[in-house]
Amino acid sequence: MNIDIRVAHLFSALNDDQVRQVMESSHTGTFKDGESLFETGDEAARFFLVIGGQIKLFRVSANGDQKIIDIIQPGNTFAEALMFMEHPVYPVSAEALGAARVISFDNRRFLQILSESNEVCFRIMGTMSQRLRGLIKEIDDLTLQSATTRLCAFLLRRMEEVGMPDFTLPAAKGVLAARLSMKPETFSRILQNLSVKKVLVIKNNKIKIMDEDILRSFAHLESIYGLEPEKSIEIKGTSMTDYCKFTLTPTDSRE
Amino acid sequence: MNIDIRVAHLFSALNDDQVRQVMESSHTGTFKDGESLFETGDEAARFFLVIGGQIKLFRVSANGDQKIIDIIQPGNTFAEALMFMEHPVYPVSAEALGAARVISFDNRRFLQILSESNEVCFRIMGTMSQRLRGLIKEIDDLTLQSATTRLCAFLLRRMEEVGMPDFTLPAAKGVLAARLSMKPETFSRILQNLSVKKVLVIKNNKIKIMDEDILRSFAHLESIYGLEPEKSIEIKGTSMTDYCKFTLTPTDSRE
DNA sequence: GCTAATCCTTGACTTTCATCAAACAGTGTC
DNA sequence: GACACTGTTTGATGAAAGTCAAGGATTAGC
Repeated sequence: MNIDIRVAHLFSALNDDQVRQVMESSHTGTFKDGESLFETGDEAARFFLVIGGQIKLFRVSANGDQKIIDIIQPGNTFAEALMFMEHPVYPVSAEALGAARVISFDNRRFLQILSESNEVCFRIMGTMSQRLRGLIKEIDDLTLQSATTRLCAFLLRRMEEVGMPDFTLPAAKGVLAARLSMKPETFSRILQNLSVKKVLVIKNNKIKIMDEDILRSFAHLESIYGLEPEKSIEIKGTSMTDYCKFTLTPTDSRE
Repeated sequence: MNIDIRVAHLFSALNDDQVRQVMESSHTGTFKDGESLFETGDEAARFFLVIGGQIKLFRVSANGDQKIIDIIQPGNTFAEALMFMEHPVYPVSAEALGAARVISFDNRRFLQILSESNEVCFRIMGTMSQRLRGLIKEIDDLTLQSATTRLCAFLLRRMEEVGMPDFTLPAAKGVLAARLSMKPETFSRILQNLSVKKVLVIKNNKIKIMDEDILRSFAHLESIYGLEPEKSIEIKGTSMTDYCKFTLTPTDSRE
């Protein structure tokens, strides 16, 4: 199997010779579901490119809970930012989500190439910049939002990615719950509630969005992206130990 | 006032000539308390170096709450990661915390210098890498931890920074509360509680840590840094509507 | 096809934290 | 020193989400 690593943004500026150099230090590996690539605190001498399956990046708390920081899809690199630290140590753990295939690269070798090619440096900085932005958004989601909000935003994002209101959840519900920083029970209850409200239909892990508008108002996507902060949705809180028990007045709230 | 911008890590690799070039596009500004440098969504054509006071980076939620992402201290740059994006837009808002003095720089000019100097590129990548790590840790703090845990971890970090158990809070309590993603009331109550437990003594915004060990066990710092995850602290939960109402058994929990 | 194992759902209950409201400093101004 | 102003504390209450426990549903293994 000959994969051109230039599919990854990070490598896209490399010439044939450089690709060959990088590949010399590379190592391709296959991982079974749940198998670990590295753990938080391990020395980070290599970085990775996912070429098949998914890799889950996560941290574990004192009480054993795990928070999924990111799920890396094929074609994407991860842990490449570490090579610029003096004592590179992985800040997260990584394991395969289902069977996965990754290529790993030696930091030092790549740094050498970097020192010759300015363009590649710029690519890296671009990638890192995006990742920074992603993390900031993540912090946003985590703090400024409720569990319902987070889940709705997630569903919308997913729908937009797929391009249709009908899609399969990209991972097991428990995994998604951890990704969205909530317990599986909470995840389940919120989905249930959205279902009761006829906002969507669930069947196993297939979702069909029925009322995108309401979903969108639950998600407050505008505010997440810092756009139209003046458009706030009126929510009549009538909660009663039950999640998501509010009636959204679907009038356009700007008069 | 002649400040050598090379105090900032980002500029440290520049030679005299490059410094002069960068300074040509620079602009020094003074900001009053609460004055805004830019807002979320603004076009990001410049980045900044704080030379006096503090700059608060934050995001605002739909309901008007603000979450402080970072507080930038003198000698540090911020928003420099954005210059590598095609449509740079600030992902956060920035305003002065107290009177502050900053120098701003033109992205394009700096990119030009970058394209000539590989060393500077490496510095930038190092800075960004650290920032990424910081944000991951932040996400950690936010999700895997309770408000009490966060505050205790914060106090410990502060104590280690200062090097003594006696210190002044680095900002108003309300600001710190936002930094730690909690309401001022919650912040106050937790401090109160720690005080009742004789873990610390508060006087205005001066703090004196009395029992570092207990504080440390509240903070679970080991797990935050991914070290010694096996050392879990036994906490007998006896909560009753009251925060932090648990009796910590101060026996070394590894037998 | 049956069993085991895993994952998901549901219900009752608890905990944590936010909210609202009011009292209480501390600080600066006139 | 009286005044307002802002920031902090305190109390009462409510809502959101976690916990525990048990029951269903799916999938995998044989």
